[in-house]
Amino acid sequence: MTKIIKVQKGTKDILPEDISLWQFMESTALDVFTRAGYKEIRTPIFEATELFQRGVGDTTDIVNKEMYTFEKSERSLTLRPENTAGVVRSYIENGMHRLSAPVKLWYKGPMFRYERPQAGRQRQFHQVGVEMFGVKEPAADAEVILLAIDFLKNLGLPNLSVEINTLGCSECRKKFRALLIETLRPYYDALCDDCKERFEKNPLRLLDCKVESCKEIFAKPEIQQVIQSDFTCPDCSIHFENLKSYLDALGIVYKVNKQLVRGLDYYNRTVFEIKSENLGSQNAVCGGGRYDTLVSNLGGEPTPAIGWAMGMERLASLLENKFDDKLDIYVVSDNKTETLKLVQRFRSLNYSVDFDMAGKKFTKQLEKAAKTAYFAIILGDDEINGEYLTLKNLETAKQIQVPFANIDDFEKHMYKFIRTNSSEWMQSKLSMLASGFTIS
RNA sequence: GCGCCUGUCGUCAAGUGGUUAAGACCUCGGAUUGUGGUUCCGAUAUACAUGGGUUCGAAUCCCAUCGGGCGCCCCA
Repeated sequence: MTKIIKVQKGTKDILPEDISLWQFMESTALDVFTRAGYKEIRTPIFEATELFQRGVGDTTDIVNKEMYTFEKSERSLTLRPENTAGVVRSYIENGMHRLSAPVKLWYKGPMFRYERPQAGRQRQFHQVGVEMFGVKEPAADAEVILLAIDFLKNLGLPNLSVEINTLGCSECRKKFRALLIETLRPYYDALCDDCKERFEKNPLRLLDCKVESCKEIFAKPEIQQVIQSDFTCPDCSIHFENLKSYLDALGIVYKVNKQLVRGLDYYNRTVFEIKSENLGSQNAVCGGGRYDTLVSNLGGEPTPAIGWAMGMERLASLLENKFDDKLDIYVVSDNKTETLKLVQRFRSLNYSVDFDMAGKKFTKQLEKAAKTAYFAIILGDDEINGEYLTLKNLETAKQIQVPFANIDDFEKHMYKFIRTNSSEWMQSKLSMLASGFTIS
């Protein structure tokens, strides 16, 4: 037996039966982001490995153990694990700092991370995201968060919980880090192995630990005091306070989560996450934040920036596939020549039309029509001889005869009529139209 | 990388040591040579993941391998 090749672990086909949902997400993204003045950018799926090492940060798990890296012609290349680094690279390379600020970009596409797949996590997954360059003021933070919520609303997900936090600037963080290390040092031996490592490399990430024993330590009053303390400098505080007041004014409900630390090294000041309770343990739909130093770290002019990304598979699992893919019309006929001519004509008028090519019997054709279309056009010998076609509403079983001579007129009326999904509306339109024709 | 669960037709799914391994859906055909989605009949499929072992006998018990799922870590 010939071996069947299967999809690779952590990858999935997006099948025709689900594609409407994906097209809906994509068209909604285009619509919402365009309205907010964002332009789409498409960057390559692989980049120089160094881009991610410097961009995402080489202390991160993403770079340390999750990248698909390969060598080709003595270059080290990596399948993008996220797209901010790529967009920033393109921003710098194409001199976009000379464009009038802000530069607002959005993207969608596949990302790759080598991880154990589980609910809400694949090795190839899709993100849609936005990046805004050139505005350091908190109004940008508010706009970007508003945009995320606006997008989710347009998808039909209005009530997800928003969490925000501020990481402060590098100065603030230095202070905080020192204080945290100092306070935590007595408990060092009790920390889990991961935390011991974080303790040295990236103490901020300690707060993310989910090991119970570590959580208990972090719950201690003196440590909570440090975590909850306001370590931000006046500028960062004002920035965060302004953001909160904007969000309040927008009526956006959020929670300040002091323990929210994004796992990518480039974030500063504002970070945020949008979560759902219906996703299993991978509950973040959206994550993002401000990254004011990334552009200069990658060799560009110092440019403040902020953005977020959403996982499209996670969005899809929250969305119900309520889209039906029915055709407008299925032509039932034994006369292929006339059928083809009719199909051509109706398709050119923007109807979706299909027909039988295999020479199946009338009843089978009609059965197929009933399964796949709203309307059947019946074109038999009687019709052809009498120079009319029979239009059958497959929901109501009503049919009307339309003389060929009237087809132009019919098409004009039928366009809206057929495009709607409301069967009541269809019926009323049908009877209206039928007044000019014979009902059989 | 570590834990737990799980592999029977395209899909869902009975079967827990002896069965011709059910059934349903899907697909196709017929009843119905011009009226469907209801009904009835029929057809199609190399279905027990693979390799060992235990046993007179294994889809069923054991081991390994490989898939799938979930959780930890991390993230979208």
